[in-house]
Amino acid sequence: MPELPEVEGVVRALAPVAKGRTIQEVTVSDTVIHSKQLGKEAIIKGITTEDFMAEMVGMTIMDVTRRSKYIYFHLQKDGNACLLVSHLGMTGAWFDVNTIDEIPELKFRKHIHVLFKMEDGGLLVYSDIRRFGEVRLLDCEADHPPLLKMAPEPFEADACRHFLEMAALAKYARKPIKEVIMDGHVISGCGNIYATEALFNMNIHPGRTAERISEKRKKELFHAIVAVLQESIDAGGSSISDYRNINGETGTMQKRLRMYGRKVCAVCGTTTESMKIAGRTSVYCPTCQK
DNA sequence: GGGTAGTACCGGACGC
DNA sequence: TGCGTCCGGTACTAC
Repeated sequence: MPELPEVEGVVRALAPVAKGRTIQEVTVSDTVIHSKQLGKEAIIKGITTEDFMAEMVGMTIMDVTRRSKYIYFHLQKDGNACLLVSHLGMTGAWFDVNTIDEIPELKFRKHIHVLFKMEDGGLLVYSDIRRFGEVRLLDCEADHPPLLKMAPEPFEADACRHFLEMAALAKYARKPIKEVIMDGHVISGCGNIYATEALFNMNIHPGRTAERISEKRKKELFHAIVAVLQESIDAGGSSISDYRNINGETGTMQKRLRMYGRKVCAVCGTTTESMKIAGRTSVYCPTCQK
């Protein structure tokens, strides 16, 4: 399940190998073509499959960057710049390979949905098992308003102030803190795994409402989130189920997680409990987290 | 018009 | 073995 650290890992690996390369040919899976024919927005969003394929041919990748959990491919064709925005959803992955056989696992080879053949003969492949991910071709960021509404990057100086201001709004104040910190308008890139870890590290119960946490504790919580995101980036991300980097390698952060997916609290040995918050399973220690 | 609830997008894991 | 149910990040629609 890729969150910010995993996406950062993909971008760091992808940028140096993708920059300067030009797309010669585009293939889209029959599954996506069929879904699009049925009127579904499967993976390729906001454009027909035919138009997508036609537009992408001849595009040169100028850079690859990250914004929250989105990958931005900065493209150029005939002197015009545009943006290919990709979200990995639950099970999406990009691979930079010479042949499909180089993709290390069958489950990823089986679910290739977008394949760019580059002018140098290499392949840039988007695979997505559950098809929750997306690929969106835009003229610029402003063409997809949700991108403009995202909170600042958590590592930016402004992010903590933004978090505190948002969390104080009436619409967030009475919500469980876990729901608040997983909202991309409040903090960018903090999903279930890292929200769970940060709350555990701070001894805060995930169901506690935002208004019942002091400003000082909220500030500390913000820094705990940033710390766990940074730790995970340094560890190559958490490979829970289907995250792989562009070479098919897994990260090691999952070995360092102290609460997510745990049956027993790593600190006090109490059996962990779980509750649903905003539709997601939230694991916590009933002894340590109040 | 803002907030909220429901729904769409899915294959695989898991329990019975 | 086969069936039913659950899981989840984001965007969009309906109310």
